[in-house]
Amino acid sequence: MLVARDLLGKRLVRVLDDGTRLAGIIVEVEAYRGVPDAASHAFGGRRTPRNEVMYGPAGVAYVYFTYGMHHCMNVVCGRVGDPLAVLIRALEPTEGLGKMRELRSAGAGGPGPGSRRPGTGHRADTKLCSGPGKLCQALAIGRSLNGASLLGDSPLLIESSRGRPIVDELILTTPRIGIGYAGDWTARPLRWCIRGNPHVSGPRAGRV
DNA sequence: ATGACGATTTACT
DNA sequence: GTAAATCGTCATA
Repeated sequence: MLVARDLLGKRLVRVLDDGTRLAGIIVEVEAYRGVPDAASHAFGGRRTPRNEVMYGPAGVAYVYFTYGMHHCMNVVCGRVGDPLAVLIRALEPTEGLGKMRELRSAGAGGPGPGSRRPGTGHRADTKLCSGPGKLCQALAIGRSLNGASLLGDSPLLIESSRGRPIVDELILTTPRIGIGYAGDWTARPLRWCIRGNPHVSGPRAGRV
């Protein structure tokens, strides 16, 4: 929770094998509160090969594949045995935009219908990383990074922001997206985004 | 072995 | 607004 809030404004950096740096400011996150949270992959203490890293030490990535075509990335943040995580839902891209566009328009492993059609490569920069699946595609984040450390010298890491701190007035809190099955937990305000930031996911992009 | 279902994105009506 | 794309994962048997 506190971790989720504090992640806003920090920088997510991806260093590709060839040394290319891709990065963006985190502008939207969601907290998944583990065992009691009906929306969490670890609800009720469920522990499987997929979510195993959630039970490990904090500071690593939990990357999973869903809907047969998208990856999502979380920051594991609980103590060992407590499967807490924060889903990164959107970035404001700052470095490597060209490469991101290339990755996002790549056909292989690409998005849904229409992607096979030629000539649909152009996308607005505000849509480059404006969703959990989109940012993983733009930063080439796949299951090979599941369990990878996000600290220090790593192909995927989080840096403290050198810019202005994100004050509370800039933060919008809402229910989480895409978890209508979670009963009482569906409506809980566990999503944080930077108010009005155009890179936030959804048609209204952080405006309310 | 099998079947149901996504912490989504996109295109189309 | 609705629907399609697409497959790994998990529960059930």
